[in-house]
Amino acid sequence: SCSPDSLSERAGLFDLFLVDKDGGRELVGMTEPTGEDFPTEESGARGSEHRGLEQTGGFAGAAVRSRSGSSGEQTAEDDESDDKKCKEPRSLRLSINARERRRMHDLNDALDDLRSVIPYAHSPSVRKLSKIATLLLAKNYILMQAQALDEMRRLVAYLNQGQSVPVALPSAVASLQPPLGVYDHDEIAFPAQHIKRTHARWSTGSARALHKISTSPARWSTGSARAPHEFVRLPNDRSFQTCLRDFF
DNA sequence: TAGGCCATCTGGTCCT
DNA sequence: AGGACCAGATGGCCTA
Repeated sequence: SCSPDSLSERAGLFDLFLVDKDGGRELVGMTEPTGEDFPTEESGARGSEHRGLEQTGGFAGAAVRSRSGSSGEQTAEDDESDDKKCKEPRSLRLSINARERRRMHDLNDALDDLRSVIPYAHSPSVRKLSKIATLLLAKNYILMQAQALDEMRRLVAYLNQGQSVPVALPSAVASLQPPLGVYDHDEIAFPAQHIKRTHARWSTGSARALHKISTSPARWSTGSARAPHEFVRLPNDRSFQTCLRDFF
């Protein structure tokens, strides 16, 4: 289930802030409440660890069946492998397993740390981000921050030159694109709050206009009952960008 | 029930 | 030699 193909296919589901291609099937932090399906320290990962330790104790773990299981036939390599296994002291194997478990737990702890600093709904009613979703969201968040920083630098430059501020807005709109070569989607998405805050600085009228565009059914393509409340999705094409410029 | 996600075990490879 | 890292295999849990 984790072949490179399926991974890249899954990765394609995520746009800026993890929006899928076909209509906002699922957005980060917008999953429906599921009760107790988010793992806790006791019932989740650590609980699984307990399972594993039990397996270790009885040496009935799944991996014992690996490798030669695909063909069902014992090959020369398998014989050699079995020979190695016999030569490997059991205590050594157990310590290697424990070390690997510890390593994976450290990795998961780091992922938890990452989840805690990226923007999505940290709520008990929202499912924990998967590993792949965490990494993709973090990447996109970094890219978005870089864009914002760039825009701010440009704005400061304009201010220093004594030019009018609204000049910066069209470029801000134009910069709202997925990183070139990474995404191939016809839509972009970003937090509505971000838009409203940003655009309100320049013109409340423009902000209203943008809000109108973003909430118009003709402009939306979510077509879903689960349309996001906190995210605005806009077509990401030239004509729309031109349309936006007309507003500002 | 299929599919997604995860933890674990394992053997191979690389690095110190 | 021993540890870190990696990827494949497998089974469990959960959700749609």
